[in-house]
Amino acid sequence: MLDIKLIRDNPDVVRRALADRGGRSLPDFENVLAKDKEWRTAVVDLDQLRAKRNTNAQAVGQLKSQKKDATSLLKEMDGLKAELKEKEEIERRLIQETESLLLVLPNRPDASVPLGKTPADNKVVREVNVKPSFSFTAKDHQDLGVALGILDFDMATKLSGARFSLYKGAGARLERALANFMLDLHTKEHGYTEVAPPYLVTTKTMTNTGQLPKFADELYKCQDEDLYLIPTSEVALANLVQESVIEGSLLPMAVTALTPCFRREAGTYGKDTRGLIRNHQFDKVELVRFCKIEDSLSELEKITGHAEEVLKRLELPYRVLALCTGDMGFSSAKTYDLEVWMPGEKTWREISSCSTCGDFQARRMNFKINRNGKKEFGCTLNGSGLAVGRTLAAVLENYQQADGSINIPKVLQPYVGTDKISAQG
RNA sequence: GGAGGGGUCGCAUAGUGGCCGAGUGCGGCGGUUUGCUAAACCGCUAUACGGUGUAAAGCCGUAUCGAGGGUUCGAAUCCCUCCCCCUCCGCCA
Repeated sequence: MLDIKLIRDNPDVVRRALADRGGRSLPDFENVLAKDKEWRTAVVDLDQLRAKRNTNAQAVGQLKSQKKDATSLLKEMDGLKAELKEKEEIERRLIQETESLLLVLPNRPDASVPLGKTPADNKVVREVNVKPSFSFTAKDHQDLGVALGILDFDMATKLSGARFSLYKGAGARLERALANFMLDLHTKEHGYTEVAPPYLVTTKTMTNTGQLPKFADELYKCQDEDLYLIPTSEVALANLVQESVIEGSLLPMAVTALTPCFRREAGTYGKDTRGLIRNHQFDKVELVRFCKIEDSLSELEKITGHAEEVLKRLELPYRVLALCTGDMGFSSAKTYDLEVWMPGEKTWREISSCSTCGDFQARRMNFKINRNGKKEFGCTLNGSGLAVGRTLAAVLENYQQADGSINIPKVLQPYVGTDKISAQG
């Protein structure tokens, strides 16, 4: 959530920031400004009425205890009461309207974010590892996996419909191996604490991280209860500090979790329909960090580095993109995407997205830091470390052999228990 | 799912319509005392919002006793709805 005081005092700064992001939220922004002004007028009025009621009520009490007559005061209070009721309703409505508008305004981009409108305006920061070259025509991961008998999309479709996947045998084992490898790396070497959070969370929790109220379309919701399936464990992890004050000396804090992620992918029909790339359910190892606001950018470099380390050790070719102002997610102040090279598809695929949200989520969830008695909003960061399904797809495509078998990357061999996956009988 | 009990200022508790934004104890902070420490004693001890001011403070007002409504001149206290915790029963991995 944007700071209402900043909006009030420097509307041009915020207006500029929202315009940089594409300008779609500018009408809402102007409404916030207007509503807030209305609210402030209303609240001054209301507080005065309340003050009067309070002193009068006290006076009535005094008169009664002295057995004196209070009828004239009581009569005055009659009118006051009606007026109060009416104005309280107006104030309540105004604050609600302002709040709900404020909740749909996206974060402001950091000054270092490249200006731009579309993904074409994103900047490649670096490219790491060389793309493999094949003496044969590289297949994509779906063809490879199905032929090997380790992926079964037909069965997944029977069970659950389009955009679901099913891993079998060495495939399931490889999926689990990747997740374990990632978790071990982050917990043992990068200092993250592993968390096993709930996969179902409340409306409030979803609102805190920015999924709601604006992106309800993307979420699976339980029919009979106020619970949503998490689209990423970021939701559960970032909310670990909701409504809390953390000692500044304990920061930065880092948590990680392996969870399934559930996404409706509404409006993406016909896009990325093959394989593991865009599923309704996929596993992801998520990284979340909490820090002081001034460490926002340096922490972003750290978390991005932690995600990159997975790709480095798997020896997969990837590149790092600095997303432009127009392509960033709702809550983000600055985002790096990691894209892995997919030889079968001959394309770069997003495999991680690392963002600092500044104090945007902290304000929504009331996460504060105590610094020598002074309390201020904290900073939250999140990054995929990594999406497991897409990583598996990348391993299949990059490590494929002429005979359709898959060599297992060195670091994974202890986890998989073999150095090669061949067709299963 | 059924029955009952409970949620008050960091913690523990007091408080059944006005003297309660809220007492007491512990903890914490500051001070007196002291060679140092401890003890004792004294003082302080929430947050948010608005107005005013703006370097900061201050001052004024409002709100907050799990959340939201309501009753009342006046609500921590009475009523309604919801959330959470505990005990017992049922069910269950």
